[in-house]
Amino acid sequence: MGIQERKERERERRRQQIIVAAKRVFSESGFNRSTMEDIAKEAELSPGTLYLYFKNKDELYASLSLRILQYLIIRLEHVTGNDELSPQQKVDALVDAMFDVYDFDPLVIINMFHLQSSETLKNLSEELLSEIEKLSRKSLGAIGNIFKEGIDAGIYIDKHPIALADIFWSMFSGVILWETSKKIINDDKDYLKSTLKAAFEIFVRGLKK
Amino acid sequence: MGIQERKERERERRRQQIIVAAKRVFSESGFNRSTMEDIAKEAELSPGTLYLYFKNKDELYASLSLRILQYLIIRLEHVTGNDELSPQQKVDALVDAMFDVYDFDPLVIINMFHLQSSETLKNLSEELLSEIEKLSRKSLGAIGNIFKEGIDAGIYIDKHPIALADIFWSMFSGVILWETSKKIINDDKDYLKSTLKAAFEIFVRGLKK
Amino acid sequence: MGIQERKERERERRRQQIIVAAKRVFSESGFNRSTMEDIAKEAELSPGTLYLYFKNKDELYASLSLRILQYLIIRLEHVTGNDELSPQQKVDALVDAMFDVYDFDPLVIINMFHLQSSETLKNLSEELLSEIEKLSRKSLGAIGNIFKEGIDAGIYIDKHPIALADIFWSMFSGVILWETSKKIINDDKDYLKSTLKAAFEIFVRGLKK
Amino acid sequence: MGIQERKERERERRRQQIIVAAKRVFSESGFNRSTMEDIAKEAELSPGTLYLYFKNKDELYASLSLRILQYLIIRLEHVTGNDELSPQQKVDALVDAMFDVYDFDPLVIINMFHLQSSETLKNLSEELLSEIEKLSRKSLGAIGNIFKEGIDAGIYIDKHPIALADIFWSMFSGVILWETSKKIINDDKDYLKSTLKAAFEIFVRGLKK
DNA sequence: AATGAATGAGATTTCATTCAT
DNA sequence: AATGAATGAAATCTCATTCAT
Repeated sequence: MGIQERKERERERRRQQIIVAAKRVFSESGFNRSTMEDIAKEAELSPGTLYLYFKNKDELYASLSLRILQYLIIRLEHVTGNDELSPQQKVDALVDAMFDVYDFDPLVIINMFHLQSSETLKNLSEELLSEIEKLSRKSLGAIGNIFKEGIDAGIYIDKHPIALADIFWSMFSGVILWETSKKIINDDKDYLKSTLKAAFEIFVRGLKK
Repeated sequence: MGIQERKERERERRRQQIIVAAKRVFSESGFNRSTMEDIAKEAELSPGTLYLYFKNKDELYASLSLRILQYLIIRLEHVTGNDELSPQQKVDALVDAMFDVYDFDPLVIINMFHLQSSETLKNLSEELLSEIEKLSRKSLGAIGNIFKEGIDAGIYIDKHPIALADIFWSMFSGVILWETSKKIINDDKDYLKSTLKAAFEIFVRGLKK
Repeated sequence: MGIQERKERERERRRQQIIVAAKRVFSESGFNRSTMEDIAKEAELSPGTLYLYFKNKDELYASLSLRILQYLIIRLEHVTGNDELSPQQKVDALVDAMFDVYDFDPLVIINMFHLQSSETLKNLSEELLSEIEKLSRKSLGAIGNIFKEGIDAGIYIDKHPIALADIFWSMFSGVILWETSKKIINDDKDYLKSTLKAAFEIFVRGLKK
Repeated sequence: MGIQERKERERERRRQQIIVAAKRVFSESGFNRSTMEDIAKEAELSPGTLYLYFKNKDELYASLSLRILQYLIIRLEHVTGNDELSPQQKVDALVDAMFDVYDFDPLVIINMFHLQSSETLKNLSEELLSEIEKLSRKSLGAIGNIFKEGIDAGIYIDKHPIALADIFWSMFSGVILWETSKKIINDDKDYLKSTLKAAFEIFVRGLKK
């Protein structure tokens, strides 16, 4: 391993350290009430250092979403790549994958929405932006493909797979957001999961011919 | 019309003037990037005047949601109160109502989520807060009742009506949020509506036994 | 009584009504935290009306002091004008007068100091300012005269009477301020009065040859 | 000197720099009319920097008093600790100490009163507050002890030493406030000092049996 | 590379004062 | 004369970002 590479690896480790701290702090306080200083403290670094790894606060925030997307894609590829599964089984596996994503970072969705706010986007580097778009498209594509198999097999209604993927993702994120927003009254993770389960069930029933 | 009443009416007109301006500004820039001064300017008033009608920025923001909820409930009551409709027709009417709500204020959902953030809640008056909760519960109840009729009629699967209402609302808000968040790429209101339509269709199909 | 005079009297009644309200509000909250609106509300008038009777907030505040000074002078003249009292008895009567002043408005002193702040003075009309100065000089003169009688009678040490009056007044105000400032710990009016009594006692003892 | 220590020292220097600037500005304009921006400008710092060293405006203000109290106590301990002085000499030394305190910061007294206002107290940290209380009690105790020696020696009238200390302090602060408040007319520091001297003289005479 | 002190623009909110009615 | 809605200047405080060390 060359010196160059070791340095690069070291740099990546730092970035992750910051991202992990940021995730904790953002989860705790939301975007606006989280300060760069809080995050620096959580990462046991100085505020200035954060800016050596992320152009600004928005870009740091966006990186969280990127991380989720990467995780999501890995999980999805695991499903799409498994040729032994029937179309139906793939959809089931997809639902399981979504649960995993939720467990990986329950705030994923809120992150993703914040990310999309037009003001935020302005602050992102072209590079990060296109990376996010690429992964976003890729994951929706993967989800779409899963549905497509069912459509092609004649067991699902004939809708545009990407539109179905959009709806599927919307439902997933809608349930999480809505149930989370009610958390003041009911901070019950299991209730959220059971709602999520019921929602997926209805969705899948609705897909069937 | 007494002098008292005329004043009250005048005051209400002012409140609406501010709410309309706030809606425009918040829609444009989101909560955090909208300043009270922006809103004042939009309403052609001075910043100080806003505070004669709303205790603070959070309360002004929350009032937007209240307005939507009031509209939503009126539309829902119109549906539930119509005895001539079959359970199926009521669900169709419910879907229509949701479209109207969306047309009334496409940002309704984002408002409702911001509203729930615990930091925001702290700044609201007890009165406004309980009003919102009341209306919120009432509208979910009304939606639930519509589903209940279908369940009782034996045409829908047997799930708890309020849970169904939660999912229905989640899907509605999820689609709007997701499609809106993509608006940078595709600011096509019709596409959103068609997605919404497809989502409702799948949901309703999924409900059926 | 002519119409002119009746009007004048009516006007004066209003002024007093406002002053009384202002006294209550200022006492409650201090100068800075008292708003003109609070005072208007207390006086059951509108904010605008206050400005028909007082040029500005500072001038309203200053009028409180003027009222105290007027009361003080009446009480002092009562003492100096009583030829039946011995010099010693006059000093005793002076002390009694100060207690009365304190009872009339315990915040007198704080008022008087606020009054003197140079920034406040700038906002006062020439007229009000000279009136206050006149009364202030007059009352210190009266106090000085009481001491002078004792000095002339050979029972008090030979200091400039006005200087003694200054010290006497300083002590009076100092005790009130200091004990009031400790009120958070000990809000005991009787304790304040007993301290005031002890202070006067020492002062008078110190005067004696 | 370690790096830690050097930093600590640097930080303390900054604090003092701010305190000195604040003292100047507050002296000039009083608490309310002094803005944090004025103070920052005087200290040749930015407003934000002030908040790195003081939690808020009230706490900055209170720190001025703390500084005076510290100085006062040092001076008082110098007196009480000097066993070679007779009770009378100690009282004389006490008077000298008060002059020094006055020279150290003529606005000491105004500070101390503002400090006690209940609204101000709310904004102070528990820590600062208890420090001030401690020092305040300590200094009044020390003054009381000086008087106690005279009482025990049988040369002073038999009053509670702390009550005497209260009166002594009240007189001291009363004279300063009163004379300062007249400064618009007569900004003569020597006159103030001579009044202070005369006041102390009378007080001490009044103490004697 | 890392630090962290310092910056300073900017946001919310208050309130003395005005003025059309 | 009285009103009170509206004004808008001003003040405190926060925090993303920079830069000298």
